[in-house]
Amino acid sequence: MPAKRGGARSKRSDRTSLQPVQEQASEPPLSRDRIVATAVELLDAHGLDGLTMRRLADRLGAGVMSLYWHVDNKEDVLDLALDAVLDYRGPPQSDDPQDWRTEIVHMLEDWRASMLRHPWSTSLLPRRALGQNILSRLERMSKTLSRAGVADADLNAAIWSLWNYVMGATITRASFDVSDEDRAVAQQRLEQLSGPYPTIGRSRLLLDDDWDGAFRKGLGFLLDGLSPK
Amino acid sequence: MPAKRGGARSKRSDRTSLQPVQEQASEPPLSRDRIVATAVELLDAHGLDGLTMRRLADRLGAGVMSLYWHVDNKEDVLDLALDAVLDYRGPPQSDDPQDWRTEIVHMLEDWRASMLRHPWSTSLLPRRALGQNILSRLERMSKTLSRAGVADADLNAAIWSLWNYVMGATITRASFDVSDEDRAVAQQRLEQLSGPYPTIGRSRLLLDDDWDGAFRKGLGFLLDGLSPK
DNA sequence: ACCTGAACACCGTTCAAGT
DNA sequence: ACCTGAACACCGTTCAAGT
Repeated sequence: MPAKRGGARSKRSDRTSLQPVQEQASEPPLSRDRIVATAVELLDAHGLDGLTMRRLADRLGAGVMSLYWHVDNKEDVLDLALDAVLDYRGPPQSDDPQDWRTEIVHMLEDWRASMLRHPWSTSLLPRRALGQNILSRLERMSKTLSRAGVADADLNAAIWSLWNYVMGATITRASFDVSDEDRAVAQQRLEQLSGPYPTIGRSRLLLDDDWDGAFRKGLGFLLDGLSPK
Repeated sequence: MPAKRGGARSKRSDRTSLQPVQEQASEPPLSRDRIVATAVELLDAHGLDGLTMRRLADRLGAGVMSLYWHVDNKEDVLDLALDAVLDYRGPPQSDDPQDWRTEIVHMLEDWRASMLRHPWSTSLLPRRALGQNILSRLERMSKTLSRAGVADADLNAAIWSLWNYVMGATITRASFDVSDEDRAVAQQRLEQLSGPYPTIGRSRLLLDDDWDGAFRKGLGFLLDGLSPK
């Protein structure tokens, strides 16, 4: 068996030039947008390790080095892929103006959901965090809190505390999702021993899988704490 | 110049056997503990990318494959390195029993500090989170909150919310520390435009560098919110 | 029981060319 | 302007040996 890689790809198109050109078929030209879109596909399908420049090029039907015309390097691809996944369409358009708490909760739940739809994004954040999509989310939050009456002196701390909470919750959720067995094993060990860790063994801390409920409840605590009195 | 790698290491010891054997000099035998300790050194010095099995072996004066006798693979090394860095010695021993809030705050600040002393650990957490050091921290927190009067039904949510907060804050802090210029550039752009992001531009959100203060203040909000009424 | 080098199947990226 | 293959300097790990 010959050793050529990717030998399955046929050398020449089997459509003859008699047919009118059809947009959909055979590779469209390489472009930054196509590269990013395909990178997201690859990341969704195979995770962070699954994205290599070689595979990316392969899937685009191009040589590896062709990518480098459109993109600086692999880091660049990751930055672009992350940004592509984090836009916020805003709260549901309704006629009655919303409670500030409802608005904040909606925004943060959407934030979390966007990231969990692409779990690899949690490993990239917050390192590449200051793209415009993130900034506009922060701006929105700031405005809402300010309107709600949070003192200027408390504003930044309030924003960062919400940010910290969402980041921690989301990153945790994504990583524990990958290893549910680990969690179960750990909890089992806890309950058996019940010597060193009686309290969290009893409360079944590691088995509680109502992630969404826990997220909302904890967020409630935080919002209670930072509500203007 | 000959191409041999690591040619600087002399082939034979220059101490003769006339001298009594001294513990310190010339490589001690390979061991799991030595491997982990050296891995932590390497990680502290060069970050996550700086740790390769080849470099690790090199620094230990051994062949690469010798490591694999003591350790399963690179993942294993990372797990062990993380665990080695996360133990908690407990609150300062004092005679007056502490307020539960003081105790929680101390524990979480220590947690954060331990991780920030080894910034690479923030990229590894919380994926490898359920080692015994982490579990004992959770246990301690659980006990303290329970003693403080947090209702059983709220206990798990309270613990996870504190966990989320610490994780988010620490990971954020570590990653923004690396790229202070980025933050400054972003803030500058914000203030210049002042169109799209007027609120966070004005509040200097991205320039506020009192990280410790913000951490404590936000933690205060959260603790206010989950304090039993 | 402990350590080793050669070899395998990969990486990202530089470079000098092709059209 | 856009795309390419060959080559470089790396990776982690398998395997078959050595002591």
